[in-house]
Amino acid sequence: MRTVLTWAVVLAAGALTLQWLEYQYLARAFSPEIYVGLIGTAFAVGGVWVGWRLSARAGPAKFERNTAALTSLRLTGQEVRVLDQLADGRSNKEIARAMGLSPNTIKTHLVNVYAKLSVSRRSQAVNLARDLGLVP
Amino acid sequence: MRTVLTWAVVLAAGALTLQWLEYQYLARAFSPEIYVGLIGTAFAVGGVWVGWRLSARAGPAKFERNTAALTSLRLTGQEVRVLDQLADGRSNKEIARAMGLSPNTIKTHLVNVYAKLSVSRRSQAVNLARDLGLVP
DNA sequence: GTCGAATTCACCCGTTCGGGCGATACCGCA
DNA sequence: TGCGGTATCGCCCGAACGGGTGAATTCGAC
Repeated sequence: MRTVLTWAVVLAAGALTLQWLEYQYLARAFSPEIYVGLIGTAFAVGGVWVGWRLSARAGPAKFERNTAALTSLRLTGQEVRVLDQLADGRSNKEIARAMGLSPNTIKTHLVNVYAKLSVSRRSQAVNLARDLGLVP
Repeated sequence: MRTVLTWAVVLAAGALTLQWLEYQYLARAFSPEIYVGLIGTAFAVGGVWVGWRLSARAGPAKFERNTAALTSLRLTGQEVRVLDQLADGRSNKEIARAMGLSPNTIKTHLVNVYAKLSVSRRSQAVNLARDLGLVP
């Protein structure tokens, strides 16, 4: 929040100088109302842009898979794919259909995932996977 | 992103009308440069604020329970408590012990939660509850 | 006092999940 | 060529879960 205010102040200071310098040239070209409107518009847009960039940077942004944890846990490709579906709350049968495999195979992958994550329930696997950044 | 631009346009439109209306009164009180500077500053700050609020949420962003969704879904106290335990990945039996109730009772609460959330699996309930801000 | 909502618990039944075991097949690397 | 890792699938069994029904209690509101 302090960053926002700082930026706003900086922007405002810039605005003052900028306008003092440019006012002479533009004031005659447009009527004062139009000119002031343009300035307001420009700085409103600029402000929105700055605020948007600021919080976009500060926010959680987009998901980046934690490949380090992935490899250190020795999770294989299929196991990660199954884990993704798991995190979406799908049943073994649904995962099997989605991946074109037998439910038995999904079960096998899941058992391996549980072992590698040291958990015993799918919900725990999902929670841990989220905490480790393995899934969105 | 489109939302940001929309807001910027709305803000700019507001700026035009506002300034046209107020210019008469303020223009004589201040020198034009100062006046324009004030306008620029005001709208830059306003813009930053809007942009900030738009993408919301900065910093650590601590959890705040969405009580609005909670009440609109008509989730009762016990149902919410069960939902919390559910989100932690606990089994019905564990939830029952933690709350000093029978597993049958937990099941009943869960069935009601599922119905109110329109889901059929606990994992889906947890995902939806998280998206709605019902649980951390 | 009656009504409704919330809470508690029970039983039955079918599905899903988890654990364990074994089997086949492919691929890369020693 | 054998060995380890990955992937695929099967079967069995017990635990956990989901769906349905029913019922008792409490408690606030009408």
